[in-house]
Amino acid sequence: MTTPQLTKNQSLVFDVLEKAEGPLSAYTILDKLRDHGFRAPLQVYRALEKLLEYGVVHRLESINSFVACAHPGDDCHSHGIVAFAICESCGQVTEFHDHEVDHRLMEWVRGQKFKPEKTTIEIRGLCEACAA
Amino acid sequence: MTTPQLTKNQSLVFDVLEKAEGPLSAYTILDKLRDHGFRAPLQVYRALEKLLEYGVVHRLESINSFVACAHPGDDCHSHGIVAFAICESCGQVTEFHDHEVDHRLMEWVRGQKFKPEKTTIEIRGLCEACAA
DNA sequence: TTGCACACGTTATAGCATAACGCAATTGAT
DNA sequence: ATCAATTGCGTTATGCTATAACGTGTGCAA
Repeated sequence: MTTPQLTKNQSLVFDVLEKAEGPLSAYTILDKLRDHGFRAPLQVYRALEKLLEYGVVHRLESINSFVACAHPGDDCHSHGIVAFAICESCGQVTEFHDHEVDHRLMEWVRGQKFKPEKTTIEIRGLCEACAA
Repeated sequence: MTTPQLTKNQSLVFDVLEKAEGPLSAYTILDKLRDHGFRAPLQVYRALEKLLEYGVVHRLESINSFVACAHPGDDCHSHGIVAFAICESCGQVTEFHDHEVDHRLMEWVRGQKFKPEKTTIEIRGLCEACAA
């Protein structure tokens, strides 16, 4: 999928996520955009919904937060399953892809005749700096 | 870790999860236990916290729900990373383990000097019956 | 022009999770 | 035996996450 021109709200939300050091919750995004006229959660959630659809933002299920995709300009959907390492101390998120992992999971799934729609892989722990 | 004797509340919560066909939210569990004297969410969450710690219950991050571990009597902690296939139509959950997937993820993590604490793998989609 | 699709704004509500207080029972060391 | 620490429990209150339902305006194609 190619990313269409973002609307005003979508751009605002995306910019906040891109400039952030780590993942943000929808309500944190809302607070950061109050000066730009945002008043209600739905304004954020609706923008996020589209950004997720376009693949330029990821949702981190295990911490109810959102991050900008780590592949600027690239099409995220082409990378297969995305996995995340999330530091529970500093919040830093590292995104990565592993073909072999994808392959194994999809093999298993195929054996079960299960039809996958969306796959989540999230590793929570401590990044190098915080583990020291 | 070996599972200690469960307390009354822990047993009640565990029994509800075991008898359930699929994953349950904490509030659904609460409702099912009102007849047994449960009145507040914390009674459920506190029991769940222990059951998760003992490894006899899993949390499904992507749907904010809980399931009994699929390995009766067995020690879940010995299976490495647990992965789940979750049917978005009927709610059925299949639990599985894949050593190769674990291995690849842990290899990557090691390369990053990231210290993993808890890993989530959840595949949402349609089970064989529902996809038909 | 009419009808449709889409983004947007607002209010209200639903659903998920924990903080903070206090009490009772258990355990284990002195 | 006694004291202190730990653990489970009950209750109230609160905070965080997400969506339902309604209405508005705009652009565009039939």
